[in-house]
Order: sequence, then C-alpha cells, then structure tokens
Amino acid sequence: MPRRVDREARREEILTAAVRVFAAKGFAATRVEDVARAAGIGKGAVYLYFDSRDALLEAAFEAFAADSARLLGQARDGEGRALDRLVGLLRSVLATLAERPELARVLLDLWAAGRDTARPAFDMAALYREYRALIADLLRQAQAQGDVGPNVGDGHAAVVVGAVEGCVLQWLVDPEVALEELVEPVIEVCLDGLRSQEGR
Amino acid sequence: MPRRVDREARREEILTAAVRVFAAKGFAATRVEDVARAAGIGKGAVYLYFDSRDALLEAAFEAFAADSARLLGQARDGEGRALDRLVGLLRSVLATLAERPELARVLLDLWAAGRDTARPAFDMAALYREYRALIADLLRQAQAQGDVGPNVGDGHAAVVVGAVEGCVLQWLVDPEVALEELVEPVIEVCLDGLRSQEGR
DNA sequence: CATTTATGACTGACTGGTCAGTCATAATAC
DNA sequence: GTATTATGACTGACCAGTCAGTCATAAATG
Repeated sequence: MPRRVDREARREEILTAAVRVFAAKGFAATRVEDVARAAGIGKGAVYLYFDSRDALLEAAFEAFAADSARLLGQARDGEGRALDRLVGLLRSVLATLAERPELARVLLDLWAAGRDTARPAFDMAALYREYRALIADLLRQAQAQGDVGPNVGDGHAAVVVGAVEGCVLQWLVDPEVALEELVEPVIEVCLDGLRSQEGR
Repeated sequence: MPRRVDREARREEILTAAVRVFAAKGFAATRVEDVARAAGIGKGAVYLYFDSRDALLEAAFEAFAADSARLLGQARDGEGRALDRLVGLLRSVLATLAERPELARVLLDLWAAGRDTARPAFDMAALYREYRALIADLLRQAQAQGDVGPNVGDGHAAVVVGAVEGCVLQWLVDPEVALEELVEPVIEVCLDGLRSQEGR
C-alpha cells in the first residue's frame, strides 16, 4: 500500500463495486459489507470515502445525472435540424444505458428512493423535467422548421421521454427484452406513429 | 372482538392500509407495525391474515395483476376494429392507474423488488410480456385491416407499452406531472407520431 | 544503508438500535 | 367452556456505523 492513495480513484473503485452489487441484489438487500467485499477492502474503508450507505446510492445517482447533463448538452447545442437532434438524443440516451447496464439497473432503486421526501438527494423528478423541457424546446424548433405538426406540445415531449424510459423499464425488469432492438421502433413510433401512411 | 369476522373483508382492509402506507413511505421504509396502525389493529393481527411482510407486497402485486388481466381481457375480446381496441386499452390502463394512485405508487417498489430472482412472486416481467403479446396481436389485426403500416411489429408493441409505462413513471416520480393530461398525447404519438403530416 | 519515527490507509470486532415474527394472554361470542 | 379473534411485549437476528489498533511505507537521522 502506497502511503498516499489517489482518493478520487479509490472512491471511484468503491462506487463501481457498489453499483455492481446494487445491480445484482438491489439497494435494499445490499449490505455495506457486500460492497466492501466486492471492492476488495474492509468495511471500515468504505466509510473513509463515503459518509453512509445512502451516500453510495446518491453517488450512483450523480453518475447518472452527469451522463444526462452531457447528453442534454449535446442535443441542445448540436448542429442540424431540431428533429434530427431529437433523434440523436434518443439514440444516445438508449446507447448510454445499454452500455452500462449495471448503472442502469440502479435506476430501479433511484426511482423508488426518489419518492422519499426526506431524501432530496436523488431528484429524479428534476432530471426528467429537464429532459421534457429540452425536448419540448426541440419540438418547438422543429415546428418552426415545418418538421412536426402544429398541435404538438409539452404533453408530447413527456410521451417521448416516456417511450424511452418505458422501454428501459421493460428492459430492466425483463432480461428477455433487448434494449438495442427497441431503438429504431422508438424513433419510428415517435416520429411517424403506427397508423398506416399512404403517402410514404 | 366479534367471534366471527369476514376474513376476506378484513384481509382487504389490511391490504388497503398497507398500500396506503407503501405509497406514502415506500415498502423499504414501511414497518409491519405501521401497516397495523394504519389498519387500526395490532401488529399481531396482521399475521393472522398475511404470512409475512413480503406477502403484503405480493398481495398488492396481485391486485395489480388482477386489474391488468381484466383490462387485457376486455381489449382482447372487445368489439370494433383492432386499432380502436388498442386505443381503448391505453385509455383504460391509464384511467385505472389514475383512479388508484396509491396502488400505482406501489409499482415503484414492485419494479425494484421484481429484480430479486429469489422472489418469483412478483413477476412484473410476465405481466409486461402479456401486454406486449396482446398489443402485438392487435397490431397484426390492425395491419390486416389496413389500419397500420406494413412494417409494424413486436418492437412497436414494446414501444407502446413503454410510452404508457414511461408516462406513469414520470407521474409517479414527479407530483407536477398530471397523468390525465398525457392520455391524449400518448394516443396521438402512438398513432400518428410527431412528424408533420400534410395529408391531414 | 540501517534505524528510528511518523502517519495515512485500512481493518474488523463491537455497539446500539431496529424490527420481523412469535406467543402467552385476554377478550368475546356462542 | 370452548373456539375464535386479537393484542402487544418479547426475542433473536441483523446491520449501519464506529474506533482502537495494525500495517506498510515514507521521511528523517546518523
């Protein structure tokens, strides 16, 4: 053991281990000692890097929020038509989740924990609000560009977020569901719907 | 203490109380005694009607599954065009959830608990599989009737389920979201998409 | 280079509190 | 008096968080 340790890196190691365990057993069933064992350290050491068991979950949320902020930023400031940027956002959100399935699984716990008003640390609601706001904005731009219909509004932005998150939910809940196979259908449904369209 | 008690009714009372508490604090933070107090009985009495704390959650799941079975049956055996029956299903699923918000909130715990393979009692995955299967079937019928495009398939059924559940998720996570206001947008997006359609 | 001293990193046994589930007892009805 | 329903005090398991102590390395000294 080096006398000095890269605290940031070690913290990250522990968090990665924690996410792995959370994904496998769920937060509720995870003991701090499980996390320690998964990280190859003693239980006490966990507390040198995190204040509490809850803080581990909070850190996972933050990893999540950071990803989201990045993706939202890209879609907001990207080039091209608004509708294309929306499609890009959907693709990259789904790809990011599919790439880190363990982090994604923690969503199940974050959704459930977010409800607790005594735990304002996981503000999933705010996160989804941001997604809806950006998508609503992109839809308004797309409207100005004549790419989407005139009656499209905030409710539709929520449905787009819903379609993505609902697919993620099914994937998380059911190992049979393959998230990658839902990417194109999500985009097709959101853009063109199910109704037969003679014109195309 | 009456010697004879309607066991079924009393069980239902306790379950209702349990759901109320689960909705408010989450399953993880709910003590059996909380449920007992909410039901106006002693802790021991809970165990006269339920085997364990987990059994309460399982019973909530069953209430859920029963609702779902009813709605699925209606959509399967209903009258009218397949696409109309699909729209009816979406409306009634969302209406049923909006009508019993407390039961709906338990979904958050059921999603998280379902992951535990040691708890096959909550088979959310199977439930969503049923929804997807029925909707895929309705879409095939609608295709035969010329109501939906030729390339619509199983992935699109998953997206429809996703759109609904994703809206529910946002509603559960964020008190600001009004589920009723998302009903029409869900239907519009699923049927016609966002893209501007000159033809209509 | 060998020895001593200092210190940050880490450990795991321990504590205090919590809570699921049990059971001895009581109340009631017939 | 017996069967049924209910109670809540109690028990034992469990676990988050703590902390006294260990260890590995670094720095200082001669």
